[in-house]
Amino acid sequence: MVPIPVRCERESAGLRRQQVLDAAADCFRRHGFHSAGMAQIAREAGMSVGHIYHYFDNKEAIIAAIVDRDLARIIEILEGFRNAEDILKAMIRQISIDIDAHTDARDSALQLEILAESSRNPEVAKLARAKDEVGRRLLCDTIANGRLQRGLPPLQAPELAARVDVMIALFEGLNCRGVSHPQLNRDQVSAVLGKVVRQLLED
Amino acid sequence: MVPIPVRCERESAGLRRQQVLDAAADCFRRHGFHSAGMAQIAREAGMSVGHIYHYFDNKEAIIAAIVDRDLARIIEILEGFRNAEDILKAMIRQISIDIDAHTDARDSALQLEILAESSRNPEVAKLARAKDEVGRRLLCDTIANGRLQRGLPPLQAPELAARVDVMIALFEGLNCRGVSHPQLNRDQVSAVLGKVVRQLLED
Amino acid sequence: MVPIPVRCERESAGLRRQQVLDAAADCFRRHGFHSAGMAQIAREAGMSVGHIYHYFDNKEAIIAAIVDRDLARIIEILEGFRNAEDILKAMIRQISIDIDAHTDARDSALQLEILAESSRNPEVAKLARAKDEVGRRLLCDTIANGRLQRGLPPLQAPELAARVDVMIALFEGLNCRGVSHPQLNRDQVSAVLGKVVRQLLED
Amino acid sequence: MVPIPVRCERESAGLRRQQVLDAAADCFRRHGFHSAGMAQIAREAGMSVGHIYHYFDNKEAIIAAIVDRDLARIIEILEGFRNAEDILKAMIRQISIDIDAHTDARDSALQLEILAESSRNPEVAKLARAKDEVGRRLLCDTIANGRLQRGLPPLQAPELAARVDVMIALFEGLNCRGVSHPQLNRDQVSAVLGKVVRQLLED
DNA sequence: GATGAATGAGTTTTCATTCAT
DNA sequence: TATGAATGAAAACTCATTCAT
Repeated sequence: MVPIPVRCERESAGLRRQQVLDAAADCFRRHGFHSAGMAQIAREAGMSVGHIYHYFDNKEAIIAAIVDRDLARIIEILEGFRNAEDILKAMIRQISIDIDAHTDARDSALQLEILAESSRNPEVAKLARAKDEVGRRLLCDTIANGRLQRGLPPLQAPELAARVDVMIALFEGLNCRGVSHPQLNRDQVSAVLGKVVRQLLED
Repeated sequence: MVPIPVRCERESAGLRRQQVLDAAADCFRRHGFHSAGMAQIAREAGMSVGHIYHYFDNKEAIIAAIVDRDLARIIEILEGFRNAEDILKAMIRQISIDIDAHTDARDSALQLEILAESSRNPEVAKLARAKDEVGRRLLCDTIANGRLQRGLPPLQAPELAARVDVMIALFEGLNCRGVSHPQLNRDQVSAVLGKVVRQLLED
Repeated sequence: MVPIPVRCERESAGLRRQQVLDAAADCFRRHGFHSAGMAQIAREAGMSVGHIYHYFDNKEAIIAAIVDRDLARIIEILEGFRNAEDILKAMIRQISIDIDAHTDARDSALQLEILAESSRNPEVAKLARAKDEVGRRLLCDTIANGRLQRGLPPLQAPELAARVDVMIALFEGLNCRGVSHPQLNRDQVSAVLGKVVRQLLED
Repeated sequence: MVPIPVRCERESAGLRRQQVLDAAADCFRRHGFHSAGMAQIAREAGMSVGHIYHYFDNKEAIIAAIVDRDLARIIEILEGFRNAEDILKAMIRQISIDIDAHTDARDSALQLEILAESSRNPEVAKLARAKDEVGRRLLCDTIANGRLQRGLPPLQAPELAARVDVMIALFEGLNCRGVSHPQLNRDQVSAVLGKVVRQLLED
């Protein structure tokens, strides 16, 4: 009835949800989606097992929310390029940051977990694909704008889309590398990757 | 008098093992490592649950054997290049085949499953990393030979290793693409990928 | 100045209680006592879960209140016969109404639910048996009066009690029939039942 | 491979199933379908929880099997009348046995439990109704034969069916009586019931 | 009077693994 | 070599009830 408490309740609910997501992401990272028990997630989220079900319909819904949250972060990064002086340059500069994130074994594990789950859970797959599509579209736009800004010849839609798929594959592939070859030489790989990405963006 | 039956038994044992591996690979593909039950694997392998334990110590050992078998296939492909007239050309030609294999949702699923599992199961991780190392080393050698054959300047070991990591990332990334973006334009992507790989091999 | 709001509150309290009973009866009917959740009852009663506990000590108390309410309705019907010109005739006439009520699958379900619950929940059993006793006593009295009115010879108490038990069994049995044989021919059964009841009342 | 062991295994499997059914029936009787836990059933059946699932797909399947087994017993009783010298007389004689079975609180509880469950579980309902139909049909035939034997005029099908429904209602109603009025006077009720049934069979 | 967040024991069901035959 | 009955711990999820506000 009073606006402030109501807002507080909403905020508190949002916070509790975030607590669950944080705890779950961490558990999934360390134990995988199937081996992470609700009991453990609850413990780390500082709440009872049953109460998690006030915020999420089921375990699947938790991973779905994590996918959504990831998408939000990606959108944020890509939108950040919009006002850059030289978009392509800004993107290339971002690579060295991304390479660390994508070869960190812990983050990689979560991404692989989601991917593996979505390869057989249709509900998760739907969300993961939707996220992927938004990401691809935004990346296409960003690159097109970057080339326009530089005066580079515009690329045809399918050509641009293919380049974007290859770029994303490159970074998703790094996730896999982080698991199978955790000792890879980050600097050296970063340099090679930089050249490849520059070719994909500027050619 | 005995050698023949013995050989038969050995052969039959090997065959039975393969039956299990085939059945397991298929089950893992479709349901994931954790959701694929031993009962189902046994049924599809045409043998009893308990008997699988004559061939494999436990479920983990099955996935380990699948990893080993994959490695054997990779070695076979890479060794096949050894006698090619133009090694680099042969490798580039192989890409169009690989791209289909790596974007097929079913094969991808199994690879992701193994990767996800190895990101939390140390036993599987050890094997997956060993396989990865053999693959990388062989790929390095093959590329070095190919460049020698073409008279291209030799690459320094770390530079070559980084290029190999990026190449593998590219193909592992395609596995991920196959799950998140199954409708990707294979021809267009193949063309872009071809250019990138050529750059990595020949520059 | 205060009496009116107070009365309003009391009335409102009674109304709220009825809302809960109505909602609960419906939920029990559709899902059974154990599968009907307090959350669902609260939703259908238009109030919060916690608030139900202002009116009822626990879930058991709700079913108890439903039993009480049923008894009230039975008493009302039986008392209605008191001033009839021909009590036995009035009772027989009532049968055709009762037969519909007792073979309606929805009503039957609730009665069976209560019976099943009282066969293992001593608290509910106590109430159900008390209700049963009041009903039986009243039915005995009504029949005795009816026979007196008609000049039929009075029945001995145990004989009358047995007839009443058989009559009630007949109607409770119809509840069961409604579940196991929902397509039963109501008209035909009504006719047969009429004859049996007449025999029980008038012989 | 050898017939005898196979038969033994089958027999043993059947025995184990029966153990589960016996234990479950008893648990359901005492605690109701929903309150009887699989753990308790397993304990009383002398086997592990998980092993019950080798014999029954789920808890529902257990109650279904109990319904089937009840039907078998009913068929046995009714078929027993076939060769009686005076079928109707034999049936009436059976009443005094039935009355005890149908007013025993423990047996009643199980029947009510099944009825309650089938009023909301379609799978159980289907079975219960199928059982009911077989029972009714057999009862109709038995009565028709009995009347033929006695030289009584044959009844029209709908009239006979209605009488059968009323008879069954009478006994199912006794189940309910056993719960709501466990102290009922069995002898007196038996006498009244006898008259009513005689009327239904012989008129 | 009224809310709904919070609890945690309880439920059914699954599954890798063992072992007597 | 081959079977499949048997185990029991662990999983996800539910729900009556409480209590601070």
